[in-house]
Amino acid sequence: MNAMKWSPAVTAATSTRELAHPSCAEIRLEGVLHALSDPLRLRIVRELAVVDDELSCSHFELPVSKSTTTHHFRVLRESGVIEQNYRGTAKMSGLRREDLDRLFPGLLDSVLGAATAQAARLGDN
Amino acid sequence: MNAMKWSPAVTAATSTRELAHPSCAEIRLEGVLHALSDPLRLRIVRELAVVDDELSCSHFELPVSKSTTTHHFRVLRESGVIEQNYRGTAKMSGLRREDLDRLFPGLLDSVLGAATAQAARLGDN
DNA sequence: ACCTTACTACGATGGGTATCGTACGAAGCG
DNA sequence: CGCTTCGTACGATACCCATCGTAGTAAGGT
Repeated sequence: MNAMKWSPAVTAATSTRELAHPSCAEIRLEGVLHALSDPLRLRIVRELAVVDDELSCSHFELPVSKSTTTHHFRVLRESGVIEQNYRGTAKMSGLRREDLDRLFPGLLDSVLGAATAQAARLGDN
Repeated sequence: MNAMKWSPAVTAATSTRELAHPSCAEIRLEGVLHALSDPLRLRIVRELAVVDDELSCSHFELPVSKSTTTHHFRVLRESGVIEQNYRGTAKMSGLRREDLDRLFPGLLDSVLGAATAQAARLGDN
């Protein structure tokens, strides 16, 4: 879907920095569950949930390289879990709470609750 | 333990057919989400939920080979989602509802509800 | 203009996993 | 005792995916 080579000509500059998001109709439960099944991504989602606001990618201190971080954010965005947009040099990410709650009522909250419960059970970490 | 060419001798028979299950303390949220993120496995779990009983593996008519079916049931069992035991030649599978509800309250129900909602949204299939 | 910060794209790599076919083992039935 | 049904184990294959490093683009500050 983004394999285009993008013509080196004009390039309106602003249009380049648009990010593709799935519409609500395109969001699949299996994709959401898969996105949330990675420890790093679940951690990102939990942080986004507690601040209940958009955060820049660089706010997260993840034990992986920057390119890997980019990869995880893309998985979250393409599965419909988060929404991303550029603000200056920063790329802000926020949960698609309303969309998810409408599509899958209670799912996000129970996953977040389960993650918190498990973190407590395992001594946070 | 059984890589041998098969010694035709004693072979206690009953001890062979025990299945390993994770204890509650060993069940990980990420593992559960991963197990549920596969369409086939989600379908199995949904069927187990509606009948609210144990079902034999062969009851499911899945569009994959028998060995693949075995694989998916094993993933579900090793992640802690289902419980399995032999009954005669059949292998019965049932949801570990109580364990999951205790570990992750509301999670299973919201996933099942989300799956049902999505099935309705996509025209069942 | 330059430099810094922030993020991306690409290619590579290693491990995971979904799939299959074949061959075999265990229970039950005739 | 055969035969059937049900499921497993194993090896192979092909694809997915998490990870990295390098090189590059975009926006903003000085």
